[in-house]
Amino acid sequence: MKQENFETQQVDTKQRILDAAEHLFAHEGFKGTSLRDVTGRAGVNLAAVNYHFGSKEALLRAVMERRLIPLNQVRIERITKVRDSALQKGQRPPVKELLRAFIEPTLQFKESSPGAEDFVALVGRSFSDPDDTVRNVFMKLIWPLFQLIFETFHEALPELSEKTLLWRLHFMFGAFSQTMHICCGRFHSDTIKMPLENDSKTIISMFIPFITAGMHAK
Amino acid sequence: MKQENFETQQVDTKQRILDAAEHLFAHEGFKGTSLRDVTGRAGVNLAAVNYHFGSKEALLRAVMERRLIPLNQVRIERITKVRDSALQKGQRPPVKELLRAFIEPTLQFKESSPGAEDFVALVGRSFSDPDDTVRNVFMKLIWPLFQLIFETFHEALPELSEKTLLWRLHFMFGAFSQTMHICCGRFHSDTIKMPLENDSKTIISMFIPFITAGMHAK
DNA sequence: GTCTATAGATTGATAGAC
DNA sequence: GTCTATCAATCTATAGAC
Repeated sequence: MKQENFETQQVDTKQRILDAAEHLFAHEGFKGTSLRDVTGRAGVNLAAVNYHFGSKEALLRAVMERRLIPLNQVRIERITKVRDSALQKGQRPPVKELLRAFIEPTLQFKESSPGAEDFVALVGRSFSDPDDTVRNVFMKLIWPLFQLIFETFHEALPELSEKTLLWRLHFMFGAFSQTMHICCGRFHSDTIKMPLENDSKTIISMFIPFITAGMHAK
Repeated sequence: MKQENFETQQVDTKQRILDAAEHLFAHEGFKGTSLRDVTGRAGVNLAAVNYHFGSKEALLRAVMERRLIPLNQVRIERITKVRDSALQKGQRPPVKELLRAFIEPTLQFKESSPGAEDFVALVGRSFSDPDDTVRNVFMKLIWPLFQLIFETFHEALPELSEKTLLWRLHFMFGAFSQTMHICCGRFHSDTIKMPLENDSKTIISMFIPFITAGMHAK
């Protein structure tokens, strides 16, 4: 039993800071967001960030962990289920099902709450963020999922060399990252607007055939 | 006729600033790089940036234009050549050749000079940079190439709807961006190192079959 | 063209009252 | 836990001597 919530102010403030930081880190970048921006948007005092989290870097870590840990858990469960169910029948895991197990939870999650969409955009860029803090926090959280994906796709496509498989998974992640930006409206500039439907159904129906064909190439 | 170079100091300073900024923007990001970092690395005075370029944003523009304008010209020429040569024979442009015409100049360029590698990493991230300045400068320079690619792939794959083609090109650009990071050593974190060969020959032999299959999917 | 010096604003973080 | 006030460092940009 944790403490009763007769002091809801605390947890509220923490949540409000996390929500504001998530939105701003996604839209303005980690370096491009000041703690004043965060507390201003959250409607809390400037000092609250360092009181509740300790530092800007720790705040980023908290933003990442809050959503990425449960999301990764779902993705790992679904991929494992596809793998086990295939192995039980003495078959290879089907690439198409593995891809679905990877992207569907992300897309469902994206539509589950307004803030989640910001988070998805943030994660999509963390792959290649120039800031070491961002990349390190993200990589540490995503690494077990990466390993599982590599192993399972190796079972699905044993005829591919490790080198080839690694490159193809990189292409997949690159396409996926790009998609996460587009589907969160982060692929525009002042002069150029890209007209793209971005509902989950469309994305799945576009992504899976393209990547499946690429994975089976040659 | 421009002025004679009895005053080489000026052009030297400008080049040194451009080289330093290119490296730092690529490795630390635009927001993560201060003008002090740039002038420190270039070995010139802090005030020189604003004297020669006017502002940090104008410096970014100069860094982008210096290499991206000639690179895009080569890519446009090569894609146009593939397109014209096919149309002359009454055939569709082959997807494989279009992809080669798109990525080969980039990879050759990457190996042409040490600084070019930094530039390629910078461009690979500009797609999704959170900073409006970076995205706007980049998008304005890349837009004519995008349009040509869309038109030419539409001729190559007329059976695809515009919507499907646009999504597939996005997947291609995403995979390409990711590749540009990897091949410039920008896909690591403190704890995690990815062992990937990244010479041009390997990249071409990996990228083209994967994307070609994806483009022709279904 | 290059330099020093500095303006003027913003940053992350903290001390101490309540 | 929340607040005001502020420190110390940093930033872009510029003025003016040489």
